[in-house]
Amino acid sequence: MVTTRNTRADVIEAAGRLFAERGYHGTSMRDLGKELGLLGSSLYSHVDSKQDLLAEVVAEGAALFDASARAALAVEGDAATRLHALIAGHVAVVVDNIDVARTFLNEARVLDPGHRGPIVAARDRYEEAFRTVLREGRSDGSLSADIDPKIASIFILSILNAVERWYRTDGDLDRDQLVAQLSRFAVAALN
Amino acid sequence: MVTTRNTRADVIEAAGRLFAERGYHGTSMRDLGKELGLLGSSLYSHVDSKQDLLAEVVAEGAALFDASARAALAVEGDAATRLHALIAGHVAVVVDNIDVARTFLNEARVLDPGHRGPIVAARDRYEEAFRTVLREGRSDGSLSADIDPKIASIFILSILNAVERWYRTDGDLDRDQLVAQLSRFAVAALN
DNA sequence: CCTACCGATCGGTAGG
DNA sequence: CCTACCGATCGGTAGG
Repeated sequence: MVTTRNTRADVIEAAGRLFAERGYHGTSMRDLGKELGLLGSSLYSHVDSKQDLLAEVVAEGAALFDASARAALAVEGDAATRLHALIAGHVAVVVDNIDVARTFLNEARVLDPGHRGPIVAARDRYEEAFRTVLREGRSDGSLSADIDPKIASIFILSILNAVERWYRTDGDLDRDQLVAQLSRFAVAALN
Repeated sequence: MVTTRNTRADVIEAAGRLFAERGYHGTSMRDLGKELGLLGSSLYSHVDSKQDLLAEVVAEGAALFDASARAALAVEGDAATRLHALIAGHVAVVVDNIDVARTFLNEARVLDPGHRGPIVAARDRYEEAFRTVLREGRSDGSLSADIDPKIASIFILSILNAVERWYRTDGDLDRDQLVAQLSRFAVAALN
């Protein structure tokens, strides 16, 4: 059995895992060290502070959701097609990066003011992508509800953001079925 | 200015406020004491432990949501009417008891195993109320979607549970308008 | 990455 | 509700 030294990336990954499971304040640097097989104090050769670690994980989450939204907005077709892409992209981010996604969604509020700004901006951009698609849907007729796009996007994002709270990859609902159900529900609500 | 001694109820209320704002692990007994104008150690004449305090707040939240669901299920009329009552009741609990609701929704996971059981049960009962109404809606035709009631109730609850995260009583959307939008969205999704 | 620490803060208690 | 504590744990540092 080969035991290698941990990299900075290992540390950040383990931090995401613990922050997602126990929360930032519920995780100590000694807990994190134990997770990696070293002492809490040894972590400081990889990172400057505990906040630094949170900032890294949350920034990673922001980047993933942002990339997903950019890709979805670039999809050709009607607005309903792009809404489907936004939904599928969100589920992909959550399922493939569960710890990062959970930390981004639940622990960003614990960021100190210096780190919070860009994250709030990213979140706003993400929500704006949904609003854009809903507005387009009203124009092209593919999502013709008379509901306010701002409110509707909050509702749809509420459903998507909650996926991490209940969805289990080992349950009976597979990932494509989840996306289909989400998409059907959203499109039905907007017609 | 008359300064009166704090009651146990005062302590629990302040705890709900801080747990909602900063989380359980982000709140120290000294923080809570400061909020009430006394020392952290003085709180122990009102409660046995910090966990005890969390358990009280969360139990209060569970009772409020439970009462709301019981009342909504007893409403006469078709299932769509009862779904509207469930939604209005949920919004009422959240708006009128914001700190208790937030603590119930976000901090229950921090409860120690001994206190967690009844809360998980209450949450299941609450979700079951939604499933019941959605099933009834399929029978009486007032909510005739072909979507699985289990999934649909998770989606609707996701939207409702997120209200606490974005809704502000001092914004342009008043409480009745919020309920109307929620109800319209949910009913549209289920038709 | 460890040894050996630091001062600060934590939840909680004894006794009034 | 305060005084006066307790042992444990916290984030973090110096030096190797």
